[in-house]
Amino acid sequence: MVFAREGFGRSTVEQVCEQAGFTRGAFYSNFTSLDELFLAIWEQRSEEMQSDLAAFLTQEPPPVTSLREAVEHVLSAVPLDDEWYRVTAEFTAHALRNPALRRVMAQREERIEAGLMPTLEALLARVGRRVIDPAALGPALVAVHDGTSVQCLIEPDNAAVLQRRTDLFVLLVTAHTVEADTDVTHTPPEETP
Amino acid sequence: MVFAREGFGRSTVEQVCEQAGFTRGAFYSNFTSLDELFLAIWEQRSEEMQSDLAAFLTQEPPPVTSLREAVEHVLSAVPLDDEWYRVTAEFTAHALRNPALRRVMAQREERIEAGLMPTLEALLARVGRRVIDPAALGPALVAVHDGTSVQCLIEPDNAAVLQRRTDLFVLLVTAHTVEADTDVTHTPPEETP
DNA sequence: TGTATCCGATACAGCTCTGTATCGGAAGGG
DNA sequence: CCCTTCCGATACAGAGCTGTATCGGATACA
Repeated sequence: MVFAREGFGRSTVEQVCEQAGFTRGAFYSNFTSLDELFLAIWEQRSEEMQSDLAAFLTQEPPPVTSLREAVEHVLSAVPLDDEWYRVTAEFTAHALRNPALRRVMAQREERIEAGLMPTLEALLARVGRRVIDPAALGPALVAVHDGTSVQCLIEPDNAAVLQRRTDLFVLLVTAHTVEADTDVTHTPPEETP
Repeated sequence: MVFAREGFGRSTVEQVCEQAGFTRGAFYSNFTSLDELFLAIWEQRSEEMQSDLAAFLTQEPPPVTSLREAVEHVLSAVPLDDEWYRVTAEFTAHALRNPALRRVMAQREERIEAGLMPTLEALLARVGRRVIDPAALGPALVAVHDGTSVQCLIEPDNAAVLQRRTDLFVLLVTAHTVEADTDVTHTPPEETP
């Protein structure tokens, strides 16, 4: 992928077309800009990753008995892809400039959360944990995922970073769940008073 | 700043020079690439922000009595700067491609953590909280900061996102601190067994 | 004051990318 | 079988950027 090699910003229509094996004429008759092309690619890949993950998590049997194992199990299936991170991060930064793109990004995140949370809740239920407020846990997971991904990719040989990442996820999930069959009101998630 | 307007990747030496009011000749006799220039800028700005924050946090009197107030107090002084985020995110993504740049980035983060943690620990001490393991809390704070910043900037009008950000920080700090004068071993931070 | 050094402005030659306009050919509908 | 429509390849003209090489002037130092 040209975007990964050159960076999204430094990629040109020419390069993309050359590497993909079609002409600039073909490009311009299908897309109006690289933004549009990339959004299409992202859309596709995003759905792939999501259904892959969902499939992995619902396969029989998920060999997890503790919350920590559940977290590790999920993380083992979330690819920490250098190239992909690089491109999406850059595009996200780029999208901040454009209100329309911002909205697209916000919707994408929402859709991902909506699609994934049920699966995660089901998995957590299997280790005896009930999510208190999925609408709060979702964004937090995304934030922690994004924030720790950079750290892991910047120090790819540092196992401690990966470890801290897992710890952080465990902490987060623990705080946002209760023992199954427990009344919510007993341990409310830490929220602004 | 050209980098913010055009994106780092789409910025050219020509544009940068024109806007900064010097010629390309001047640029090439001081830097070998835009990478080099941007690193210099970042270095400078990073130190500024750090000392500004430290100054703000040690000013008399910091009117905080609870952990949550302390978190809010700190966050009120951490600028959520659209343009700056955009550029640094893009550059970080770019840096992932280059081992040398990766090392520079890792060191920068380390330096920021080292410079800031003592101040934060002092502030937390004033609300009766002792940090268990600064070396674990630091990276987690950075990750959460980065991860939630995007979310806030993508939905700048959504107060709930900001709220969740604060909640997440509170959760994190709570888990990584104990009541002052308490023995560490009573409530170890959730770490990989 | 003369000389050495350095910095930065200008010029140069060449390359790459852009977006559109034109044109041929394939697919589909009547 | 013809006509229309659409897609994509090619051509075109223009614009912008790159990095270097050259040269003038300022500063420093003796």
